[in-house]
Amino acid sequence: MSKYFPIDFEEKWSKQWVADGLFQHTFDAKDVTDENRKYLLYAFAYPSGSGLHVGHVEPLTALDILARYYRSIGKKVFFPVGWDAFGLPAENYAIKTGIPPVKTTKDAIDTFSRQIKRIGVSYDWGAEIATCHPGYYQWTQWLFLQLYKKKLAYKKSAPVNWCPSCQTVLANEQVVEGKCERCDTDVIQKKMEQWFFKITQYMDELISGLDSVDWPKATKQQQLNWIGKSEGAEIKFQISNSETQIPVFTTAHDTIYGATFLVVAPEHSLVSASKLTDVQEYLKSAQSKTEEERLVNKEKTGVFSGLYAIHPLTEREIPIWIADYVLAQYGTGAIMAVPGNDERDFQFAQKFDLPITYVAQKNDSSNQEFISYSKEIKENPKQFLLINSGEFDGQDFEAGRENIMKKLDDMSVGKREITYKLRDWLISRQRYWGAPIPIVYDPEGNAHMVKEEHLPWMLPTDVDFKPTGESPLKLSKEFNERVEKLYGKGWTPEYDTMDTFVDSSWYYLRFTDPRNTDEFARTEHMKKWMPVDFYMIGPEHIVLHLLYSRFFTKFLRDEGYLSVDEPFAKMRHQGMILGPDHRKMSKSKGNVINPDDVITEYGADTLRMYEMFMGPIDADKPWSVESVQGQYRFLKRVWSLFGSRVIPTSVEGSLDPSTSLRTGSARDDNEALTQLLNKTIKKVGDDIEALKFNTAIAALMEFLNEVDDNLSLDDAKKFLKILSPFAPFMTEEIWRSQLGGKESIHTVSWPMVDESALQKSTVTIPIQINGKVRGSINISVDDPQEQVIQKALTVQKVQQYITDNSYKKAIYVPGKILNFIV
RNA sequence: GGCCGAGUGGUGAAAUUGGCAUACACGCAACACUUAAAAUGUUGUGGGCGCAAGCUCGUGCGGGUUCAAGUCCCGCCUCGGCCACCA
Repeated sequence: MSKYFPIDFEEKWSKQWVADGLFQHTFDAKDVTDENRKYLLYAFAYPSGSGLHVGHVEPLTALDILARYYRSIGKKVFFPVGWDAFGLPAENYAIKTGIPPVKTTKDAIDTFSRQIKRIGVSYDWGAEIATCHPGYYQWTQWLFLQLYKKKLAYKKSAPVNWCPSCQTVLANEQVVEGKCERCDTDVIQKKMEQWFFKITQYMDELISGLDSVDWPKATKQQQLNWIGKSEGAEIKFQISNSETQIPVFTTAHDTIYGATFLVVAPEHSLVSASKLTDVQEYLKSAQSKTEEERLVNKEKTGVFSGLYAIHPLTEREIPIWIADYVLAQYGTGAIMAVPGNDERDFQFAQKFDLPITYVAQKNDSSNQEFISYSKEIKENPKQFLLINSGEFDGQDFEAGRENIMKKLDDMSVGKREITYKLRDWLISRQRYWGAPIPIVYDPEGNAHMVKEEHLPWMLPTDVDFKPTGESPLKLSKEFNERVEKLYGKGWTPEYDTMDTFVDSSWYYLRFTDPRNTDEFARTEHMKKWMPVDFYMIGPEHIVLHLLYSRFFTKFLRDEGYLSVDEPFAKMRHQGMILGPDHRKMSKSKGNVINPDDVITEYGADTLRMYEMFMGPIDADKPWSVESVQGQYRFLKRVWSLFGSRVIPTSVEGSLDPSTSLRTGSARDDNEALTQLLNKTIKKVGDDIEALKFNTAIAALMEFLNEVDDNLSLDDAKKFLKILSPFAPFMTEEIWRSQLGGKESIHTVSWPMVDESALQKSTVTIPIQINGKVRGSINISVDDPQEQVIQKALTVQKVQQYITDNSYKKAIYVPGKILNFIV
């Protein structure tokens, strides 16, 4: 037992804990209150075939430390595990190999489970769920039906993002810089009948709810940006020689006299029927343009529509242009162009030689020039005056803004308006490996809900995975026959499946009642555990998951199932673990660290401690192959101190706390060491609660550095206990086989801090002369200021700087510092 | 372009929120043990000057507040993340 070789006992304990059911069946725990419960949650993991990554180990270990710590101080901890198991990678793999996703997914889950158990995560495995199980997706479908009943799930024809490679529609969120998030192919636009969830119903509450949650500021800001609330005005422009009006949305209605033309999006209803050939051509080219071409090549393009509008205030005719820098989906899909104050309009006007009217002037200048509205006027409206604006000339923009709005309102051509960037959530996917949308169509093509007694609406297995542009479900014989049998001749199923974000946006509710076959979760269970007390999830791809989860939570609350407004009370993000070269790990860069290799060489305790020691949990941190050694050495020293010594026991076989650990001799009254231990117990506990795991480990190391031969057995047990959340295997091994522990170290209580041992009677404080440290003295904490000063003046170094005890001023911060000004 | 972060030794990072800058590690150097290496242990390790006690400079840059600034205020520079033709 002298050599530290962790692998045997680590594997033994990881299996033993699960076999003993040490952390299980927490979801039906009794006597749970808002005060004593801790619902700890790690982001729903997608079980990829490549297995656990070192980037998973960091948040998992952090949560596991919290779980073990909170259990030790008497909290009811709920720490469940599940799998976001539907999704494209498994299906793509099936297309390549023919192996059904259900098989590869099961294998991947097995691998992940084994690896997570191997690093000792104290999950409640009894509550394990997976979104691809019929017992789970039955309730995903049930949720769809509840939304459908409330008209919050609806079908409409819409231009959608289409990935030609994945052969599927993508949500806006899955399009990254014009490319498919999954396969990097250029995304094109296509018009299709799709199912949507009406998340826009909750827009304002999705904004205001952010005030009540403890989330990183940046995350809240990202949510706000995505929702994109913008206050402005809608102004109607009459088309010449026509009854038709074009409404435009603007946030700068006060520049309206500078509107020298209008621009509409290529998809705008006004122009789709145009007979002009150059318009037709432009529409065609705009449509075929990929998102990427649009973004990379920001050169303005456009075409004159042949139509004119009447400016409501000047009553002059202005031309209407078509250009793809105006987005159909935002605002009204049409703008009034003010080239004198808007960068984009200015570029467009220059390129197509359109007139520019300057309507703003800096109040100390007489120049007529371009002034950016968003950058300058909006910031300091009082510094700019209106010009070329009829009756409003000479007013500053603060007054002008009000007065012009009033005029537009009086004329009934403009009104205040709010627009949002957030649009309804497109959930249809023309893919196999997802939850089927529970809708059937009668022979006339009308949609009907699948009856609840037919849930789970099973995903058929007789399919070919090769994508054809339509859902693979269409070719399932069983699926089509099932519908005719259940609903009648000529009835057909909805062939699309749901976006996997639907599955993963309510899983935290299912966790509270994971085996329920009658309900998606009992209200009292959700009431018991919700909201999640602490959620740890990566900073990438969270905007949508969080918006969707919040949307479902608010919907289910309105339906009476749930009593919380927000699902996640506190949230933090783990940083990224970078490669040793300080770059993001990737196979192509060859800088990937495999956790299995680290475990084989050093053991899981070392891996856990190293990842916790690397730095602050939310910072990106580079891996260092050498630095792992530091944690390994520390654990070896703990091992040789505790593990290899024979511990004397008293006659009853229980441990004699008055025995010295290393020598077996009577305990020396080592006051300093006991004091340090108490300080360490307090610091480790405080640091864990503050998520400062790196400094908690540093404190543990500092204590060990001070340990000599005189650590009492009682103190040894306390030290081992506060180390146990970080290194659960080795501490368990020593506890059970060397210290005679009958029960697991992970079920005993956190040591009490002896507050009296923390109170220092004497302290050493630095003495400064003019702010520079020149010496130090030992004092009693409650010595009066005068006494401290007198003592300081006796120090020889101090006397070198202060002659005849004369100084201008002395500042004494009790127990901390003394500063003389000379 | 918008919104968030971050800049401290050779490296990862600490600093009780205004009170001894560089804790804890890694690395490096010397020594001990060894035939030797590994492992382990001991000591040292921000720059400059000095044999030394010590002095002095020092937290991206420039200013300011304060007895006291890595920390607060003003103005810059650099790097990273997310979003982005959103009217």
